[in-house]
Amino acid sequence: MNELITIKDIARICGCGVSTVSRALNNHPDINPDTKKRIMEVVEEYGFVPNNSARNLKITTSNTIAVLVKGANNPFFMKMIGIINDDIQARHYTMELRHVAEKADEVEVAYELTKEKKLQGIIFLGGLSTHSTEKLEQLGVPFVLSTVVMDEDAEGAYSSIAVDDVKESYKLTKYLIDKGHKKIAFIGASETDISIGQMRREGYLKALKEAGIEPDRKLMWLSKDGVDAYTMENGYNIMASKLKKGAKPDFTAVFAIADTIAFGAMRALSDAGIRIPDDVSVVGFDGIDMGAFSIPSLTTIRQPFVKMAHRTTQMLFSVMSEETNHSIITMDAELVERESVKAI
Amino acid sequence: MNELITIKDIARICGCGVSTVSRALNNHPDINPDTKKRIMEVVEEYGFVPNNSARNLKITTSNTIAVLVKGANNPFFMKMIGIINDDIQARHYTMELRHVAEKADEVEVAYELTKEKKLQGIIFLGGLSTHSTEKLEQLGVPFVLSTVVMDEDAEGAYSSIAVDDVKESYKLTKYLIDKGHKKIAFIGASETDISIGQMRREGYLKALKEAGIEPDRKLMWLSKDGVDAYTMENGYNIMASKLKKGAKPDFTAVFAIADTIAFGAMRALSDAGIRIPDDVSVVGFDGIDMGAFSIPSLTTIRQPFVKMAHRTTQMLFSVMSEETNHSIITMDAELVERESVKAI
DNA sequence: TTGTACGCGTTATCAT
DNA sequence: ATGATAACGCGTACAA
Repeated sequence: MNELITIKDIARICGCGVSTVSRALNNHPDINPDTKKRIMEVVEEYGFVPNNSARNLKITTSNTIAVLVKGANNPFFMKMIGIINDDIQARHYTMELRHVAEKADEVEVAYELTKEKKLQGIIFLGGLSTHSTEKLEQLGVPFVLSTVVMDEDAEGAYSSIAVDDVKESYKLTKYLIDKGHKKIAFIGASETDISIGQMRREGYLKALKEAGIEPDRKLMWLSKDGVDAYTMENGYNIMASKLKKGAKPDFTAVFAIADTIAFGAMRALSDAGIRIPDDVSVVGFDGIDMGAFSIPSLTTIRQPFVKMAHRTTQMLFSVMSEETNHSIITMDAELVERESVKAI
Repeated sequence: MNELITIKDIARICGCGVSTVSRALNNHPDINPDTKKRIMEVVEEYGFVPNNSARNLKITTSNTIAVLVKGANNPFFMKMIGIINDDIQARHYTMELRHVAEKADEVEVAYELTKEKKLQGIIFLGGLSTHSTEKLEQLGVPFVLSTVVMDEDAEGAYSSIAVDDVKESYKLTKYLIDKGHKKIAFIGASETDISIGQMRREGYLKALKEAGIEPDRKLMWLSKDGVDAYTMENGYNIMASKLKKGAKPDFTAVFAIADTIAFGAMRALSDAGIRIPDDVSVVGFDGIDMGAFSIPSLTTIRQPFVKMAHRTTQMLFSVMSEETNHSIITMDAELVERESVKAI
């Protein structure tokens, strides 16, 4: 029974005009408390809910901030979203969360949403590796890029906040080197992956070179095109394919560009009878919860998602009030030492 | 620059009427290919995007199916959503995905969405433990409940699809008993959790009783109110608090109502120097990916998310075409034997 | 304090 | 094949 009850019906039932009903619904000041109460009762009784489409069409402004997330499965983002939501509500705004498909163009989605609702601001979480400057400018709404990889030439054009993947990756590799490791295998994304996968490889290579270690192509394992690189399964398959039966591995440490990959690799090592960290050390990247509970627990780079979330909303509101110019904030990640690394 | 360009502007620029532009945009048959091409060029040039609110307001029907998910962080749901999306697109429909907050009322969200868009159907994924029949009836749109716990009295009123948590929980407990375990600890949700936590406890108790084992209150560990029960951290804390220093544990197996909880518990056992499965066996519930890669890998009940996803869309379309009555489908879950259990 | 009437941007109807 | 125009449901200026 799709009884399309509208504001007109409510007005008719209450014996008043539609504007009075509208006023009651939107907490307008100029309304008699009694009539308001009467109207709200009828609204309750009939379960009337205003049509959002019609409302968005008429409304001139709203306290809505959109959060566009690319990579919804990332548990890391889930936590950030929770914090951002709290921050937004604390400022008496409403968060409109939208997950954008991996292959979709988030700027396009943002543009459509901007026309549909009257947004005050937008937060892009992840994605945007190949964004065009002009399309972002066209939005006409303040926005902040959070946890996205920036094009070099785009620096200064927008406000963004992220960790420096190259630097953190360098830090982690250097840590392994300082522990005496020289033969450090690397499990990365595919050749064509132009986002974080590439930057983390850069940091790895930089640390090796700085230590005078010649990078060994045979120890740099990239994922196949088409497969999701950031999975345990992928980590397992890559590691398993590199282990020669019965022979000792020709590396003493493994750097996986994601914790998930590291878990898969650890399992493959374990299956081959290789002990961690006694025979081979393993490190990951991201700092997901599991790393603290796995056996052995995982040494990794932990992204400061709490701080990043706070700074993101903070920056957006700053941009919205035109208090600040566009700025790029780089946050430090933390090297978490646990059980999966041994000095040699 | 928020240039609000509308369909009127496009019409003016093209020197034609708005209806012609609308026809071009919506792939109407009655339009000259040349004019259509010309219009689309202008649309491209100006980056015009139709206002969705206005569109939803006017539109009489759409090929949209909404999927409302409660518990977005659940990786289990993420996979199901992907499959459901493919199924929906294969039938030339569009999926509208909405994550509903843990504390929000999903039926209310559904109702608002129904008024806003012209939905053809709705899929509820998770949640709805305390739903009221009348509110669901009021929707006026075909819907299917997937992976939700049903009230007993609501059976037959809607179409739903889920695993039988009591039965699967019973199966898993019986498996432990068959392996010779008699002192089986249970890590569950809080006392007030009326959803799956309670049903899985029922199955556990049923298996014990059937085997003539008196349930030991001291081995049934419920989570504190207020904390998220389904986390590794919670599993760790509960297990750690139950282990007496230096003493052998007074149980030989542990049944955690979720894989995540099991991982936390395993880590706590490991920290106490207790070997798995040699000293204590551990089982989980859900069948998340990590269970195959953890060390040791986790014996668990794997929910058939692929099948469940397919059946869910299948059932929705069946209901939409009024081919079928409301029915409740219970799917069998699979007991996955891995390394965390040992016969004694 | 309340009601009337107009317009938001689009699609559907009807005429051409 | 195309254009003019009436809705869709709501908020709001303006009149009362």
